Amino acid sequence: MEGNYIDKTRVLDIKPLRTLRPIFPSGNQAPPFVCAPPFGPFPAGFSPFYPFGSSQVNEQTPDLSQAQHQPQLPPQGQHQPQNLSERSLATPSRPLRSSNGDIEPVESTLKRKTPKKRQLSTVNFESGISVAERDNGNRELVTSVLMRFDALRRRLAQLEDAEDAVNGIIKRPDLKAGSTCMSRGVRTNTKKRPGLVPGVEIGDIFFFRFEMCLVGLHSPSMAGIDYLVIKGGDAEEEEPIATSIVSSAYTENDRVNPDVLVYTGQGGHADKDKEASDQKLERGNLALEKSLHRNNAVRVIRGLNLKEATHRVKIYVYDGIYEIKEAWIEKGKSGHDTFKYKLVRAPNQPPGFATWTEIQSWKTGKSPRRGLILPDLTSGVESVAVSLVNEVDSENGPSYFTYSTTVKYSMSFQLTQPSSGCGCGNKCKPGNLECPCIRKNGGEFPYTGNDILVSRRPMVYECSPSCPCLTCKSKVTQMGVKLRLEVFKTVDRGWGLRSWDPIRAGAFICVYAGEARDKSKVQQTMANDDFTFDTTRVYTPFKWNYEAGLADEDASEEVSEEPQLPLPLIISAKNIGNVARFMNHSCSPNVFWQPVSYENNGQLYLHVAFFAISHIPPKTELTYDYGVSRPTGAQNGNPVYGKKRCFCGTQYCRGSFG
DNA sequence: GCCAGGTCATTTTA
DNA sequence: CTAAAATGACCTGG
Repeated sequence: MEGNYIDKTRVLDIKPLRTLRPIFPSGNQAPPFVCAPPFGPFPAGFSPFYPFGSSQVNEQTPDLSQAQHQPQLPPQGQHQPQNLSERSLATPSRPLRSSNGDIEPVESTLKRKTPKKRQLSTVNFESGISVAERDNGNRELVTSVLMRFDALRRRLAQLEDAEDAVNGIIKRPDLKAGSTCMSRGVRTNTKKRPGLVPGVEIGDIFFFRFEMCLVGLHSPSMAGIDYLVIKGGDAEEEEPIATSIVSSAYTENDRVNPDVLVYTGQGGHADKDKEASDQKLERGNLALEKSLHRNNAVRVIRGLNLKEATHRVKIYVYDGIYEIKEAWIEKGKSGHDTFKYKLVRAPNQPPGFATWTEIQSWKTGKSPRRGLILPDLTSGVESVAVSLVNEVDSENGPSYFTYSTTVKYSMSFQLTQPSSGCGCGNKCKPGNLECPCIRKNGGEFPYTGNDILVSRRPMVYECSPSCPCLTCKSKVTQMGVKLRLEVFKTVDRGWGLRSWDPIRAGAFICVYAGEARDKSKVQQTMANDDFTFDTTRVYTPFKWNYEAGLADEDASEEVSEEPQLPLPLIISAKNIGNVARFMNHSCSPNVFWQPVSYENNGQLYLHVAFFAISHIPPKTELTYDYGVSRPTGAQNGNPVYGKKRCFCGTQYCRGSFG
């Protein structure tokens, strides 16, 4: 199973890159499970305060004695230093903070506009990740770090959208969220290593370079080659070896043979004020050269440019371990020397990049989808086809049902309320607090520009079909399924749902379509219907929103993100339904449901919409938590929930559901 | 309207 | 401390 490349890396004597110095005096006991250099966590009584973003703090030794008194929150019209001279007062004994505890901007404050309409500041915070966990991660931790990063990034993007485009405060939410996570210790696998990275799985996808930094897959925020310096076996000399590369070029050859990669070395690029030049055998190039001679394999991340329905997306796919086979120099486009490295994927690894080339060939019709029963089980009702596939046994389809994209309400489910569509023009502006639709969402636009849900909330209010804003970005769940989905036969759980397209965290998947039923009638007739969604069941709460270091004026108390509906909603998809009826249960799901409502003709329409919890690679089964009905009995004094045995097979499986 | 290519503002690490 | 980097968002011109 394990290739011998793993053994090779084990022999290496890897020098730790950094030593963790104790943050607290030895007498001062930190809680056992938490420690976050440079500042957090703080013993009781501390209330560390500094705005996110300033990486300068990293270099400073925290001055604990100074932090003994509670720093005050800066007042609204806080002091903004207008020149650089103030900062020059900063010394190690006086960290880069102004008297109100705010860290002063490092970049030229003269140039930078600081229109802080919203108070962005930090609050007491612990990453909850121990030093040991930060050194070596695991799956749970990696998932958690990525989710926290993206939740923060989405929130920052939302704030950015709400500002005037000219006055934007955060041009790169990915960088801001990334550096915040870095400085807060929301990261793992900080120790560089060749070979596999604990908790990161081959086939995992990423949407930003920073995501790979935070989980220790690839440290540099921009550079394509990551490497570390090791001591030679017997000699004193040190030399670099490569640990991972990000390959962003996609060539025709990749499609033909996805296991072979010809990688171009770094450097020599023409720049604004630099001419193209020969690449030199230094840094990453040298590391790859040394790795070749040592027979050291490297991790490979494939960067892909995808054309989605509306816009381009760049995605990174972790494709596992590659061996470096040869290196040579050739003349590049500008006629300068370029290093080339030929890498071949190590055998016996789960598919990563190959899945993408395979799907690409299905989409373009270059090769047929194996096990295909129906090219589109919706018969054109959805704007994107949904394949029906069975690669497992001979069953040729699920039992008959009528495909519908929406919920059919009986009259009793229409709430009569005063209609209040918005008066916005072509589309609602995210920062427009006059818009009643935005106001219903607490003044926040629920989605980012590319239709990603920013945060879970008890209810999401979308603009209604009767709002005049035709191109409004808040009608995400009304626009139907955008992903290329397939219904497939699972090994032990009947039919399931998965996607050919990558799905990013917060992306809309589908609504739960079917017939809305009256709660009182349902209880008698349908005891255990496989195709019923019931909002009154008990759902395990979970935290998806994450705003560490981000405090709004009024965000002092935490708002629940759990669903809350004005009335129970029960939808049966037994006879009428959409793709959602095929989504299976998991105790560790990758999809969650979110109540969504909008008004039309004076009536309130309630919907159950599904969104991705985390990034989901193609061909990964989509699952959500079915929740449990109220306890059905007790066994050995323990309540028994549900009757169905759960086959989700995840670490935290509760054993049953339903 | 699409894209290729340029520009700009940022970050981490060696 | 400074330089380097196959970034990512945005803008322009064909």
